[in-house]
Amino acid sequence: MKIGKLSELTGLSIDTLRYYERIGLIDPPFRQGGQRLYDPDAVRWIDFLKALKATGMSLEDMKRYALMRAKGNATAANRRVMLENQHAVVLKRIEELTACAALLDYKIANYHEIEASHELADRKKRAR
Amino acid sequence: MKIGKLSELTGLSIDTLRYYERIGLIDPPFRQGGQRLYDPDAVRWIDFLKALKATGMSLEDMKRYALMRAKGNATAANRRVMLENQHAVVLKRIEELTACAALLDYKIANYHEIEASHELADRKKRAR
DNA sequence: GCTTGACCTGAAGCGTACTCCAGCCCGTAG
DNA sequence: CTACGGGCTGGAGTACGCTTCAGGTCAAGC
Repeated sequence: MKIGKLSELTGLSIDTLRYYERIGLIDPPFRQGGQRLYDPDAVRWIDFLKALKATGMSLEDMKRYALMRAKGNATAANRRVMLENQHAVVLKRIEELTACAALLDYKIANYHEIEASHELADRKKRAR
Repeated sequence: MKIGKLSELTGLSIDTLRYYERIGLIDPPFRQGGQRLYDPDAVRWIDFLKALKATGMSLEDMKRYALMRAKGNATAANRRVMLENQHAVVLKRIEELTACAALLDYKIANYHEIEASHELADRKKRAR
């Protein structure tokens, strides 16, 4: 498939796909008359990259992963360790966000109280 | 307290504190001979800013919140709505991260399998 | 054959959130 | 009274992750 199709399938812009190729995240595909022709498997890989990115991994780290992947099975253990580290990062982030959600809940409840008491004051004012 | 102390208490760098003041996130404090002198309450506010930031809120949005806060009680309902929206954002992000964690788990298990089968192959090879 | 829309390259530009710097001032300890 | 540690300003620089642009090529339909 050509780059437009891949862009559509992955949700990444054409420019982003070319950028990812340039920095070594995506393997340079075959070319036909200068135009990139992608293997359907590219979609799977890019979806995985999207997942890594969603975990908060930097492009730099993703690049290191991609490089190891290209080197084959000898790097499997190192790649696994990277994923394990990232897993830990994700769990920590979830904890942090859970704490933030609780704080927001608390603040929101506070605002409800404030608004209620102001409404009460307004009603009394109007009653006078 | 002076800016160095505030930096220490909040974990934000001195430059970041001045930057936040410049963009309107922190109220300009009193000055003594040109030097900033902060109220201890500043720490509370900055901790809250840090929490908002941890939720993924942009400085731009935090600035809008800070501006409303400065305008007093009339803006309470709007501020509450902002926090409610951010709460929803956080929940969505937690869901996304949870899905990513599951994917990582799956991938890691895969790597364990791959490594095990390779180890097996190596052992057989050595046995020959 | 020609038009049109998709694709190409290399380089520059952009938004966000800082971070650093030069050159200055202030105040307190020795 | 002077040295020095901390603070000040305005402006430039940085890192990351794209995004845009100029100026050209390619290919599929009419």
